[in-house]
Amino acid sequence: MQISGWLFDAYPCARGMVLWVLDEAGQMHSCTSAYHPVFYLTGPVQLLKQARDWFATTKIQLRTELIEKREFYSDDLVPALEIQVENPLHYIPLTQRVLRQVNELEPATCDIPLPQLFFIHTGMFPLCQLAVSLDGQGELQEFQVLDSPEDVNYPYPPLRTLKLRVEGENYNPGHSRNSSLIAEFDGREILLEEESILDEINRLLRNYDPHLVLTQWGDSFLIPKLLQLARQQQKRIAWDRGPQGMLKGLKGRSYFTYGKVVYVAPEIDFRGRWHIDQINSFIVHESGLEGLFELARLSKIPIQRIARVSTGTCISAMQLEVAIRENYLVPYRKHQAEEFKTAEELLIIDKGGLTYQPILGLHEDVAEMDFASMYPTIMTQFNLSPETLNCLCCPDAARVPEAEYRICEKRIGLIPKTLKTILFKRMQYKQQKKYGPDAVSRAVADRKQSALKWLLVTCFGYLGYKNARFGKIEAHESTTAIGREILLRAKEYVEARGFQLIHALTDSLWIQKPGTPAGDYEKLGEELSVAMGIPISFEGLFRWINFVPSRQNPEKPVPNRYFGIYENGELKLRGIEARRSDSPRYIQKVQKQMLEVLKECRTVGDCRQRIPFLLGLLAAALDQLKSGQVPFQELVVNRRLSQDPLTYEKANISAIASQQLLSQGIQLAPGERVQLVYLNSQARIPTERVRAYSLLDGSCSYDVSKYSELLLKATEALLFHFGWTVEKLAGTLKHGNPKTQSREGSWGSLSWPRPS
DNA sequence: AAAGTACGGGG
DNA sequence: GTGTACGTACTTT
Repeated sequence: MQISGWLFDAYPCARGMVLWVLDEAGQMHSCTSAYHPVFYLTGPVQLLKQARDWFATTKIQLRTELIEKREFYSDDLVPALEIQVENPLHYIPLTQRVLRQVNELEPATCDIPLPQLFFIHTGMFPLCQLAVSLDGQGELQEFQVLDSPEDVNYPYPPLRTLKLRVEGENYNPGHSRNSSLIAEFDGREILLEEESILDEINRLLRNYDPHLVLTQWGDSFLIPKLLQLARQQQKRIAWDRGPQGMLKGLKGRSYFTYGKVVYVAPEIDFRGRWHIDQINSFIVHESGLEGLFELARLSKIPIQRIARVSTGTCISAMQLEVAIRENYLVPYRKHQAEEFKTAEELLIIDKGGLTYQPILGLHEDVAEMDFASMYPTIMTQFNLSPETLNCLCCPDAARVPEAEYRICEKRIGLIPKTLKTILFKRMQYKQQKKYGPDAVSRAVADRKQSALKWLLVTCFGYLGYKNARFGKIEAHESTTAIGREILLRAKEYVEARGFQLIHALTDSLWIQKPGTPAGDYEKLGEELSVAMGIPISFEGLFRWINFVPSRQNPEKPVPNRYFGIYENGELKLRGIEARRSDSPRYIQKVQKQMLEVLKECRTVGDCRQRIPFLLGLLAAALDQLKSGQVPFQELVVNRRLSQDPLTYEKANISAIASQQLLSQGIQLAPGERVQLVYLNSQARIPTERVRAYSLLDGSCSYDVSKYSELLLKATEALLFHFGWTVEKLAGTLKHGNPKTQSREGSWGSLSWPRPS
């Protein structure tokens, strides 16, 4: 039998791998492919021979062979024992046992998930186009992969999608009393009745037969709840095609990444059908399904798995593949300790990106110039990789500035090789995003390029992690050292051409020269790219940009608190309330309302003229707060827990709200979010200060003065430059009649405009 | 005043 | 089965 279509899923079974193929007509086919995965041991030949004898005595069916493979760091050919396991289901137990037992031998290529190993071995990848021929038992005889992970214009399969979500606000439904389930499919939306919910879902699965069940809160709440209901009613839900799959565990994972704790709920996979929980997937959240598919194709991680992993795992998977393809042994875990450095050297090296202090206040006609993918480009162009830094083969190689490390001149590093593919694909997607034929294809290209952007960001961070498989702190330090050097040179270059530096941050410059047209900045970008050797682009010209001072010390600028308006009318906000995810929606709304007014101003003078109107907006918003008319949803503070609710030392709002939920039997893990409303922020008894959003009842009323204060602060952020502080705003509004400093001009008896 | 906790950045 | 920076804002004690 011949089948052609998209490779939908793959997972191990006793005879090899189960493959699911989705054809053009939307029909799903499964087959098995023989597969016998291998791993390696390295070390002295004598010991390898002993190990070979030991393997001969185990009951597990396998085949061993003494061969030679390349050692990753030295690039030398070394003796290795290849162990091929007959039954893939024996692979993990055996490698685990070997890992526990060996001490003088070094295991290699032994901890890579089997679907990935299979994909690398066969050249298949998730969603590749595949033609297979099967025998009568559904066993794969021949196959052909018809496209490549490097393609940028690949077709998607025709997917029937069933969306499931809980009605109402999109906060964790596990925090509140149950509400109704909504199913969306085929352009229809239906409310599932509670009494017949299991039958209705089974009917949907049978009749509509979705390929993808796309949920919100499916992993953490929705699917477990339905499975629990099914157990109670002794029914089965037909999520899986064929035999039922296994749950991956009951507890989620909390881990620390990029300065914060994240929580990933346990993965619930289906067989012959995908389950993707949008809420539980960083990649889907950031880059949509197209971003997810893009990363699955590149990293060769199956769809349901990749939906729950970090982009670090993706980039790591891609590096693994490059290493395996080039016949390297993949190190089990990092061998090397960080090379010795003196305290003085550490001080020089251990700095991140270069940060300047912006010139405080409002500036007109400021251009922003950004280096595109600065760190990945540096890593690629300077050949920065764990095995190229201070290699043994090039003692006289050129040195990295400041750090004085050497970079290999003989071998192109694993990291640059991996990055090259990504940078090239991303560049093409950015072109498609700009020049695509229609809005839909431009949006898809944007999601694909955004997924790749995250790979690039993580690739740099990953180099600096001490236990990364392919990490080396010296490569990380070299990247930032070169980055600082380049930014510094760029600064000097523009200053020499008469531009004033307003601000600079890692890979961006804000510069000013009155009367310079946008076209000149475009040209400057091109010149700079040539001079610096890495691409820098003109991001846009600000009509005006306002760098907000530090709250602790109003004399002091901070690098990441500013707002401005580009020539094209687009706003750019950083660090202010409207941009922060923990600001209540009401505060965000009012600040955005004010920004919408400022957006229409072409000059600083125009901004000043609009101040009375902004004060009117503020007064109206304060009145509305005072009247008690603002709905609770608008006042919710959304926070991410950094730890277990019971381990908090201080009674801060996150601790209080999460403990309130705990007392109702709702357990939150580190990294999960909690929603709360201020009730009486000054209360002596902590639990009276705030209330978890899902526990609010009719007796509650919000803390007017707390929210008023937040509004005043949000207004101050916008108007500080014009002399309006929280105190002055409060004083002025209390008297109902704005008193202004003489230097601001007077509009004493102007009536307040009240927005409708 | 010191210490605890949380957020942004990347596009 | 990830990839634990770093500076600022704000709160609690």
